[in-house]
Amino acid sequence: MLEQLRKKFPMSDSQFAEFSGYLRKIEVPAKTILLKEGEVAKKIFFIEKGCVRVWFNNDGKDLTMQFFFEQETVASIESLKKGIPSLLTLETIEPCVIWYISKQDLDKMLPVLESTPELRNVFINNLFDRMFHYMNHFFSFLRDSPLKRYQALILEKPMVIQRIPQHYIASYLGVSSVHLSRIKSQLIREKR
Amino acid sequence: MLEQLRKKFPMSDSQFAEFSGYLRKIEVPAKTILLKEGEVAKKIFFIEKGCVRVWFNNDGKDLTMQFFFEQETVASIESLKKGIPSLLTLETIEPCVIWYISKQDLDKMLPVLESTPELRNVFINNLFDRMFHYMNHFFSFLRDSPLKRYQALILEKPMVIQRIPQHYIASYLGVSSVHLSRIKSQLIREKR
DNA sequence: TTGATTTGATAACAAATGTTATCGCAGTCC
DNA sequence: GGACTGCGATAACATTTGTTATCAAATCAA
Repeated sequence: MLEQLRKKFPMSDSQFAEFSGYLRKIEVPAKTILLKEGEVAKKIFFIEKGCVRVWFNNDGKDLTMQFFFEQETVASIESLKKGIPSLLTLETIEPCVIWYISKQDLDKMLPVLESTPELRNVFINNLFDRMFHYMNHFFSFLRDSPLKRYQALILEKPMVIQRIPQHYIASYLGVSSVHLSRIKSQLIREKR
Repeated sequence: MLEQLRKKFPMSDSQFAEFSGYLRKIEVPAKTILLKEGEVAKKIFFIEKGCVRVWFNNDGKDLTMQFFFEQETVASIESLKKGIPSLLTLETIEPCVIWYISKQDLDKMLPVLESTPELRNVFINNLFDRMFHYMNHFFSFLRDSPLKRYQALILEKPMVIQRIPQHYIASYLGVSSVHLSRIKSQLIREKR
């Protein structure tokens, strides 16, 4: 895991040593809440093993925003940045091995960010990518039927289909689990 | 307009003089296409007067992403940044007075961005805000009924209700124009 | 293994939303 | 003034999707 992070962040060895000194590793079972809706985010998580679901509650129904897998970084960015209560819950789906750094420690790295243009670019590019990701995900809601979104998911993120329980996938696609079942059986019928 | 931009960007007078030297002002009628889907974006626009609709085409139907009004900045960011064909069309809805700067000229300002931490922060914060904006807009699609989204629009962006033709509002809300009519008449009936 | 819980499929019905067609109104152009 | 056009309302009907209930299969814990 450390090597992965080392590759991701262009900084000197001593700077990375400081960074990795702040990292903590935890192993947690499935259904562990890493951050609860309403709490203020204080950590950024790096997933070594397992997967995490990001969701929020809407009158009892839960709506899934995103899934994260190995080597991905997950946090409630808005809560972390603004210090406001998180709209989102972060919850493990599988047993996970997760590294995290606290916001407090991360802030100690800010001078490094300020003084390293390359690192800054990595950071800014990540921001852009995340924004484009949300825009494109949003596009697909405007543009495509649930059936098309499901087919796209099969092609683009097969890991989601393989590892995530179906009712979470339904809530990620914005349909009821009953309707996702209909979509699947429709696909099966069409194949024949 | 220049004063507005001056306030927005923390840089020295001479730097701003360079920047404003790159700006061009145009006056265009309603329904002018500023950037067409499929073209590579080469400009960033600042709206002095009027409003602009950002939309994309999906089998003939057009889907509205966002509206921009006075003092706002509009561009196809993904196209501009990556140099790829734009997914979006930018089109005026009213007669407009618009300033723009070309990407080419803007790139000449990059050293200023690199060397001015304050300006960089403005830039990064804008990125964050835009991302949070898209996320929240997306949230509202998952969470709220079209009726609720329309009511929120009335409260939060009355300018849209007042100045934008209703079928564009419908496409922005993700419903057919017929259904938006239904929603409005439902609201009127409920008031009585 | 057994019992409990989770997950997924299906049916029947209800609600939401889209589609098509028609009408009327207001603005605009000649 | 008259014809045309764009916009919005409405009705009738079709389609999509949600809801509730039930059952079966899979998974998990004791």
